[in-house]
Amino acid sequence: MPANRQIALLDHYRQSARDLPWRYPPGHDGPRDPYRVWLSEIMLQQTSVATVTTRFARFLERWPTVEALAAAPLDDLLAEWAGLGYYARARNLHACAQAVVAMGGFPDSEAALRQLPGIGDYSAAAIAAIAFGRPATVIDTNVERVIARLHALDRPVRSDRKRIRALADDLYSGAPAGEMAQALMDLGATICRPANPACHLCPLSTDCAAYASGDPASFPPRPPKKVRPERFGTAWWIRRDDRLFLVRRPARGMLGGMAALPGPEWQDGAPPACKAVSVRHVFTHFALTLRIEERDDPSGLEGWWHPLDRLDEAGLPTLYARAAERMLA
DNA sequence: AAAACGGGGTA
DNA sequence: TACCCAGTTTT
Repeated sequence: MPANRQIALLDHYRQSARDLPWRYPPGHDGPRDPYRVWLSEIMLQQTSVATVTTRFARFLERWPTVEALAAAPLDDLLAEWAGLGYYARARNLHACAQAVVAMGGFPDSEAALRQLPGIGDYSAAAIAAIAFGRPATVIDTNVERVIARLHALDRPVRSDRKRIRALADDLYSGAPAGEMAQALMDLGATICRPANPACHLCPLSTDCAAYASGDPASFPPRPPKKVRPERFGTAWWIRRDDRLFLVRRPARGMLGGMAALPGPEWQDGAPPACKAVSVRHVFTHFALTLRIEERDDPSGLEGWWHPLDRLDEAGLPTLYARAAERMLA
């Protein structure tokens, strides 16, 4: 009997929906642009609403349509994406735009969307539901957490996906999927937060097993944390007059396809003690200490000279932007 | 099933 | 610090 939960959730959403640049407000009845929905969903993959909010409008202004994006050089797209991380998203975004244009427009089914590059289970369901009004069970980490708490699931999410899926199917059943999805994501972001959930504001608290337990924040249980390995490397600062020598990283792997300072591959292990200028950068699965070494000869390297006063336009990912910042300080 | 894949925000 | 975020792809 999900009807009561659905009504409580949708009522609350209609009163308190966040006003987000890519969002159609609850009750919106006009046409929807699947390009905007798709772009926002890709940007929001593992990236917070606050971060995306500052980038979404600029991106959309530069490429207002999927046709415009498909026609853009990949390097321009990567430079625009710089600082957002997970750069495979930008490469997939470009490939997806070209596929969509070749198909004559976005497909409107979850299954067809799922076949496109960069669109996995979550995004296919979200786009089908939000852009096309299709029924779909949209499950992101917010939905997983809300469901784990509603039912006081005491296994880590990773090992309880089947049960969460079944409970989510039931929760969405018969309701407008796009509104349900956004209602659940707002709830997860503002009330049913990972830490310090605001249960006194929650429209579902009287129906929540984790709330009844007295310790809602303990659901779902977190898997044990793992140690973060160390790596180190060197970047070459090759400056000639007012220009800096930059290279493009290999298309695959870390920072794939991005502009960068040249240098050898990074090595495993703790950095050797050294007084040279270095920057430390923590990635998801390792921490890097990058030593910066001045050179005056780029021979043997494939790259280009970039004006130092326009380095902000070079599209450097944060690691190299910080290294340059340090050298210019 | 697990690892790779970034970066910014927050307590 | 450590954790978290509208996940996807590869191994």
